[in-house]
Amino acid sequence: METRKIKHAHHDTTQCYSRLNAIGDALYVLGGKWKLRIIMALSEGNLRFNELQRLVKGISPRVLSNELKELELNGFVKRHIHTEGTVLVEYELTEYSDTLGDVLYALSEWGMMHRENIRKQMRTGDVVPAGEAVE
Amino acid sequence: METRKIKHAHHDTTQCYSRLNAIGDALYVLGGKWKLRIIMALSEGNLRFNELQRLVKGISPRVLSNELKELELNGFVKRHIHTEGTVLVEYELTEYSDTLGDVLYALSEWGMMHRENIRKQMRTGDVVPAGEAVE
DNA sequence: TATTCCACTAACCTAAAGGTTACTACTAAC
DNA sequence: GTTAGTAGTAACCTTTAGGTTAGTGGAATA
Repeated sequence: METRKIKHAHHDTTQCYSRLNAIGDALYVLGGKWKLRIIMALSEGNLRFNELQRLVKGISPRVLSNELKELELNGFVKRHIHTEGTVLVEYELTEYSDTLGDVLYALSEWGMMHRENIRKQMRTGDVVPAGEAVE
Repeated sequence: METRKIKHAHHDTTQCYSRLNAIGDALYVLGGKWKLRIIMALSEGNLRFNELQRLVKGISPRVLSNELKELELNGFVKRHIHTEGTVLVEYELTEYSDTLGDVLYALSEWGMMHRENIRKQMRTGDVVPAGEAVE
């Protein structure tokens, strides 16, 4: 069978791969339902376990505990234990988490643009692309 | 019980929420194991179904088919059917997918930085944070 | 005519993420 | 002494993402 070749902009393929792996890494440590929410919550100030659970709505203690451990392993969060009187545990963002600035900015800008786009399409009666509900 | 309040930088909370939702939207349409890989593959030129399957290593036809449908719904990909002789289906990125530029750039830059950081920690004998294997 | 390629789909399965409910051991306040 | 708050853990369940294997119907090739 004849092979129809279509346009083909050339790229440096190995560089493409390393970028792709890098994106994979980033999504691996930031992906999932809760990690960024927790980071956002902590960005307003240090919080204790139960404070976090109240602020990050819908998260269960089990999941919160797991996520905090992973965030700590990945160097985004520090755990401080205060032992005066009652033992209190305080979670704090590290400086390393500040390096996420550009990523969070780009994601949120794109997300807002996308959301606005969907809203426009709904107004003009076009098909609605899938995605989280836009209330 | 006495409540120990810790530092508390103030933010505009509603703006925080909308950013968070936006980030959620972005991760929703881009997250998962395959979507970005498919987009990257198509960024080098249009491809047919089986070409895509060969290029995006490890993906099964079932999953590829599902992902392409979602990508089409979200407006990243167009499906062209050529019916001269054999029916051939060609997948093409839309202009809308170009708007992902900043997101992909930020993610890949951060990911490369993170990977390099982990490599450094391994050399200096520190604890290795979790993440995908760095070969 | 048999084989191969095309673009998929169907049916089934596994593993991981996340949710639910209850519980622990401790302290402090009432 | 009872109640409530602290920071979680244990055991179990559901949902979803994704993987596996096989098959379909049509056209081109050998």
